[in-house]
Amino acid sequence: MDMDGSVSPKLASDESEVKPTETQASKRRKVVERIVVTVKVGENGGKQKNDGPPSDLWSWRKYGQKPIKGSPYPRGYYRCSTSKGCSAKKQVERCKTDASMLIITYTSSHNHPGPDLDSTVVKQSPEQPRSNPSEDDKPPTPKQEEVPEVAEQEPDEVQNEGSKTSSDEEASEEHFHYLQSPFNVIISQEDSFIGTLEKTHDSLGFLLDEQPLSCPRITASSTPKSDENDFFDELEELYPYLQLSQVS
DNA sequence: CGTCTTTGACCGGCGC
DNA sequence: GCGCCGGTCAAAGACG
Repeated sequence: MDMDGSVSPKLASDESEVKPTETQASKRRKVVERIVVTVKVGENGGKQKNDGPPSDLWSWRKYGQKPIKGSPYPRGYYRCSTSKGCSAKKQVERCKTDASMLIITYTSSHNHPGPDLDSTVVKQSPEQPRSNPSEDDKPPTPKQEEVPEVAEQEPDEVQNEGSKTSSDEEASEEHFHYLQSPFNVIISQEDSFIGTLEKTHDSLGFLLDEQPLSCPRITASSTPKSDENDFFDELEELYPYLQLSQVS
């Protein structure tokens, strides 16, 4: 009956029902949060078959690939294969101007704890979705243990050539967060239609050595009329993931 | 044998 | 109303 859990034809409304203030105007159309992570993989020489594992700790199953208009590279659609009921999705696309730049767009969230992280304390229920019908489906918090940083920091200071002046950081609509990683990782939270403001991709070129100094940056961008408090919640979740982003 | 990748087709939404 | 674009599903094949 329902044990199969086959919710394919029924489109089970995601669990993103954290925003009751939704006006019945646009149901759950594009309300889904979209996290765009730009990862700059340090290509070694150019030709390299090692450009694929820049993902998180979860397993992703590719379920489609389509060429995007305006980009010479196709976009891959991945789904979380760690859990069958996980609606987390990921889109991997290559920059049209920088083949070494990967644009990963995360959608939805995972409904299950991390993968297997360690192999000792991982005794949590592999599947224990929301237990709080009142609050957002807050996962059990994937403990972000120390990542075996090999200190392989790539000496490629090849900053973005399109850094622009980036002097107009007033754009409170777009949030760019710099993530410490072997390469440059930029997280930008894009919402659906935010006012009539058109999306202006401003890449902020920051040279992060180490040290989460991005703290002040976050507090400053969330003060405005922002209303997506959950957005941070989600970001926090991404933090641990990005840390795992390693492309050798 | 099970899992994942790959390719094509189908569907929905939006723009014109 | 039609065309375009993006996104997803499904089946077959390849790989482990």
